[in-house]
Amino acid sequence: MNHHILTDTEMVDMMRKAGLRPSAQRLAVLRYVGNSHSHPDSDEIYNEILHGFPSLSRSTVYNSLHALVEAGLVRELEIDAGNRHYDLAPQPPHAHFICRGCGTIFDMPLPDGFAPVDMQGFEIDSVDVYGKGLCPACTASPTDTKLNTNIKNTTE
Amino acid sequence: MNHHILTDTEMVDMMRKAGLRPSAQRLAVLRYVGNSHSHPDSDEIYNEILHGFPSLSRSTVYNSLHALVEAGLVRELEIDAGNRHYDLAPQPPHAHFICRGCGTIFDMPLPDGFAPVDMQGFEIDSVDVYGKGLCPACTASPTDTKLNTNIKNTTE
DNA sequence: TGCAAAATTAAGAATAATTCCAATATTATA
DNA sequence: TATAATATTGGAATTATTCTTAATTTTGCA
Repeated sequence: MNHHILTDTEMVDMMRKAGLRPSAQRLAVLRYVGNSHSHPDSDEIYNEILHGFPSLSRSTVYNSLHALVEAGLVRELEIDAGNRHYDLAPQPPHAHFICRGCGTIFDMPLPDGFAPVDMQGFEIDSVDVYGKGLCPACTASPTDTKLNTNIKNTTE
Repeated sequence: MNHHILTDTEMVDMMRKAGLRPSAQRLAVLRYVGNSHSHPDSDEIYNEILHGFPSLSRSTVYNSLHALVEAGLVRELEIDAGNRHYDLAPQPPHAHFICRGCGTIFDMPLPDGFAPVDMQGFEIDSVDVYGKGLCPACTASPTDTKLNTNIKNTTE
């Protein structure tokens, strides 16, 4: 939603407050998730921060993501079956929309006054709203060259 | 939601109307998804209908599910990352809730008057609402024996 | 009824995301 | 600085799903 850029210092503070050791790799993951706007998956994150850590392991990306999700700083999106995407958590609540043409994930406003129903006896931790369809670009050109660009991206 | 049992005849009709050939395997898959209440994943479906088809292949289950989803008779739930679950489609619209204790998926009412926001220029095909938390049983007994029962189930 | 074409099923290999594990390195602190 | 706790690596293992090909079944039609 409103994407104001977080500084490293702010992010380190967030991690500290959440009881997480702010390792360089962890910070890089959080920075990318928080400032990229792209709702990346683990592969995108891995490829993008690889620069800074030539010996980066995919395990580290997964470990960092788990730690950050666990700590409540990052949210896991299950909008794209079989591929987890990530978004910064502490934001105004919003929904997400995935385009079936290009795979891009967009922020989507929640319906006015949206509030989860409460269910007798259940403890509801979170409610996610996911939309699917076509984005403006893909509506315009169904067989666009952009098609599927974001789905299997990145070299290597 | 309201789970009235569909007869085989009704299901065959549904398939025919949707332009799908009602093979025995396909019918078995639809019958299980439609009448089991359990929001099964492909593994559960496979194991449950194996009785009737000793030579059943997992591919057939996947093929059937794809065909049924494509035809709009079955809905794919992405509530459980890395595991697709299925639900009968032509029902009053409702949300779903997954218990992080036992993995059971429950139907959940949508908030009153819930309607997707419309987004300028986007074509919205569907909007899904997924809740997470603890079901009554798991709230009562956090370290219950039932724990994780539904998550990695089935022998073989 | 009989046969060709089309569709479906089956079996298993291939793929891809994720998890697991053991070894090494880093960091925090006594 | 030594020790303990935690994090990172690398690679093997796991798991759901897809893909491929061949065999089988069904369907439409002569």
